Amino acid sequence: MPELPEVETLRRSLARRVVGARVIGVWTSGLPLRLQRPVPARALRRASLDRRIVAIRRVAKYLLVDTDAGDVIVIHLGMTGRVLAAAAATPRPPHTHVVWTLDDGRELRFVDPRRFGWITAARPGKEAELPELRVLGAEPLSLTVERLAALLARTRRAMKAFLMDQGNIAGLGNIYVSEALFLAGIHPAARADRLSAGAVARLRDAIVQVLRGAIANRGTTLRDYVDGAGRRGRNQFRLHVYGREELPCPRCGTPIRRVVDSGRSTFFCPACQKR
DNA sequence: CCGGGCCTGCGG
DNA sequence: CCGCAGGCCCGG
Repeated sequence: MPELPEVETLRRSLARRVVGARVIGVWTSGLPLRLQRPVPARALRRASLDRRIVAIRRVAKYLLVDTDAGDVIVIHLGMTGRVLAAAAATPRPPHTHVVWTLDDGRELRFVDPRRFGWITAARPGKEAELPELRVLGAEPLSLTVERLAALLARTRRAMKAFLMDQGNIAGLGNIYVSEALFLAGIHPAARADRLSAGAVARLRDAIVQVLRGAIANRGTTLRDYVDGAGRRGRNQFRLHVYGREELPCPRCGTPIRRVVDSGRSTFFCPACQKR
């Protein structure tokens, strides 16, 4: 579910709520998450028990929780993952898989019905060496036109696939790829290495604009996404093409089209977006 | 590159 | 009942 803007919104909401709190208990459900991998309960406990939370960071779609001993908890939300800071007295939602009890009467809860999420602990300063993080490409919010052009030049893939690949640019997902390609006027099937210089520049601007706008709107809540306080985003009311099959293109009125490749929907305007 | 799989839930 | 879902991995 969550792409970069949702994880960033979550990061900000959690930072205000749990930074400074001390972890006085760690509980895990015992159910495995992504790829049947068990939650590393011992490592999580060693990394966070009796430690203070000192910062919350984001890398692409990953949420990183820093502790005062330097250990880092690394969380990926998959499709339906949530991280909620809630009063310990409130009932834990169904599908709660990890709970950090805090010294201020609250709990930090990782909840994930589909269990496509992932969580681990890393030793101080070693989180960037995790295989999952090491393969990530450029941070899109600081992407330069030159860097984007270099990435595009080295592949012959379709633009949709290029932008979905976290090894190129890390943080876009199904929603924001459709949105960025629309804003840039680029067809999702266009070949990456055949964009004009003007199209590359438009794409960079479109990526930044789409992500910044979504963050300003506190993320897109289609169904599951909420921030650390359980609040929904409102960027779903600002989408141009995603989820808008058959509805008129906001620019030219042509009906938006939906195509499916590799099992994922892509939305675009057949008139505005050229190969 | 594609299809399938991992899971659960929801809406038509 | 079926199709679909914001992510990612794997095998062919």
